[in-house]
Formats: sequence, C-alpha cells, structure tokens
Amino acid sequence: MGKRPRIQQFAPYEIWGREIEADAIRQMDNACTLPISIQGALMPDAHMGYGLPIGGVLAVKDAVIPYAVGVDIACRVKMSVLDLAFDRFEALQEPFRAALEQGTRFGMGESFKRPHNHRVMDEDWTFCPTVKGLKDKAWQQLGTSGSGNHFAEFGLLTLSAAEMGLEPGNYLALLTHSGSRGAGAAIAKHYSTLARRLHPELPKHLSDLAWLDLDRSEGLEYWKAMELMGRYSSANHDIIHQSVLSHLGAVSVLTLENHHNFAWKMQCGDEEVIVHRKGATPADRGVLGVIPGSMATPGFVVRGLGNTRALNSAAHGAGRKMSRNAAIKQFSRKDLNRFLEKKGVTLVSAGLDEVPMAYKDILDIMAQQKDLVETIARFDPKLVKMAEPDGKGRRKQKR
DNA sequence: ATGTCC
Repeated sequence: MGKRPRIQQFAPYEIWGREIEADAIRQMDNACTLPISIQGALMPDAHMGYGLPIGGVLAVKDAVIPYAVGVDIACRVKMSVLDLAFDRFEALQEPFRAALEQGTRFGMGESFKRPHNHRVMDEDWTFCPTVKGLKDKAWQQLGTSGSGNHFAEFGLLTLSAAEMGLEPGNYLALLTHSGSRGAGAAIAKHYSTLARRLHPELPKHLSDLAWLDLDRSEGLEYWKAMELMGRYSSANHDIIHQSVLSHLGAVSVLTLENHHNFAWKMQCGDEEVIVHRKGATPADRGVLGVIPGSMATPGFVVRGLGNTRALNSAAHGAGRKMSRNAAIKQFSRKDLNRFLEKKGVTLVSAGLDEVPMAYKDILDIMAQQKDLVETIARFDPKLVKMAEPDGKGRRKQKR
C-alpha cells in the first residue's frame, strides 16, 4: 500500500445534532486522523463506543476496521406490518404476549436445543477456521434476541399518508432488534485482535481503530465473515418473525429491515470507499429504514435523502444519554412503571438499564436530522419484551 | 453486544 500518504492527514467530518458528549467527538476526531480515512460523519444519537463512537460513520480507502463495524456485526431491525387490525390487539393482548414469550428467546448465551432451519446454514461456513468453529453455535442461536438494547415488541404503526403500498391509517406491527449473537461477537473479537496485532505502530488512542487491508487475505476473510453475519442476522430476524407470527396465525403484509452495524462499498465521487456505519442507519436516497426510539417512546419509518455529507446515513435510535450503571442507580421500578403507564405500554420484561429515561429524546433526534431522512410513519410500542435484568430472558418466577 | 481469556 505504498500509495498511502505518509503524512498524517485529517479527513473532514460533520456533526449532526447538539449536545453530543465530548468523548464521542474525541473518538471521531481520532478516527479521522487515520491514514486510511477519507470522510466521516457523526449522527445525532452518537455516544462513546470501542474505537469508533456509536453513531459514527467512517469512509476509508481499501481497508475495513472491525471496531468501526461494531461488536454486534450486522445488528439489525426488522418490522412486519400485520394483517390483523390494531383494535383486535388492544382488545386482548394475552395471545400477543404469549407469542413474544414463545417466539424468541432473550439473554446472553441463549439458544435452541433443536435449532431452526434456514438456508443461511447451507452456505459456506468453512472458508476460515474461526467461522467454521462458530457454525454450530450460530445454528443453535438462530431465532434468539440476545440482550442489551435488543427487543421484540408489538406496536401501533401510524401512517398519515399513503406510503409503501399501504393506505393511511393504523396498523399493528411487530418490531425486532437483534443481531449476529455469539457468532458475530466472536468474529468481531478475533479480527479486532488480529488487526491490532498487524498494526503495532498505532498509538494507544488509535489501537482500537486498527484496520485490515482489503487487498490482503485477513481483510478479505473478515469481509466474507462480516457479509455472512449480515445474512445470518437477517435470517435470525426471519426466524423470529416467522415464529412469533405463527403463534398468532398472523401474516405480514409488508416487511422493512436494515442493518445499522455494518460496512458497505460505496462510490464516493470517482473513487470507491468502504463506509462503516456503527449504530447508523443507511439513508441512501429513497431507501427505507426503521429508527426505533426506546421501549416507551416512538420509532419511525424513514426514507433516506441521500445526503452525501453524512455519507448517506442517519441515526439508528434515540441514543443513550447516561450509562447503564447510572440508569440503574438513578431510576427505580416505580419510576419505570409510572413512565410505562403514562405511555400506555405493557412491559413483559427488561432491566432498569433500559429505562426510556436513560435515552435522549427521539423527537429531538429526528428534528436534528431532517436533512438526512424524511419520516413516513410513526411506530408506538405497546407490548415490549427485552432481556431480564439478570441477563436471561425467561421468567423465573410466576408473574 | 457477548458468556465464562488478562
């Protein structure tokens, strides 16, 4: 790679939104000093992460940065609009709760002893030892939702105008947030360690931004693994939606989905670049995406405006405004229940670290990215399941 | 985000 500039250059980047924590800006500054960096962008929901901040977008030349994709490779959201009237859901929520309980599993390490079948498991998982060794785990985790900010929920989708082939009105929708689970995490760990080892010259503040060259076998192997995790994560959501809907005998009339932790090849002027979006929604012109809020605040279906200054990206959610530990310290179950009641949301399970009050105001975030996406529908969560506070997903006690 | 490797 002799063509790379030897002198440290600073790639330009713009910030969307106000009140972004200084640590996230410092991380983005750092990322833009890498010799491979071409352009960056910081989304309004940004906060600190490993290497690149969550809500960070980075275009680089001929390389991929594992920690700029993220630990949960291909973390993704999917919405199914159902053929059931919202009124029916409101009248009797119990079958829907049962469908969430039985259709997926939450918690770190959760899996199925009798794995689901999906054609993604027929793909080549043998192209490298790391991926090969993860195939069985991946198979057993198909259809699981994990932990952290992941969820499965029913809610009210409101269209104020005809869109996506749907008439204006109220719809019942299923929204899920999951990713590539243990397999993706292990791949992320393996290749970020490898990248760091291949770049001993990087100073400490840049070591988590170590990259893999895409003209070398390590980079090509990571890229292949990342893309497989992309299809695996999509399959994971497929299974979750299939399972949940089959418990209800419901059919989807429309599905929407997008990654928000991934890297893409993108034409940038007359050169091809690698665009990493780590907690950022693809927002190419005309492309639909889903930006969830929190368990009790709205999410939005959006259409990208293709703003190249933001590398065709947008926020991926409300963004945390405090750490998990701070949220647990500051808020009680009573505080949470009061908030849920006010918003008319039934919570099946979740930890206090996910309280809506720990997130920025999603309406504010949307207002700050009007030049990145247009809003075409609103989704209000009504029945929400997340991982139990102890990290598991199943109820241990009779409720 | 993930189990069980600093």
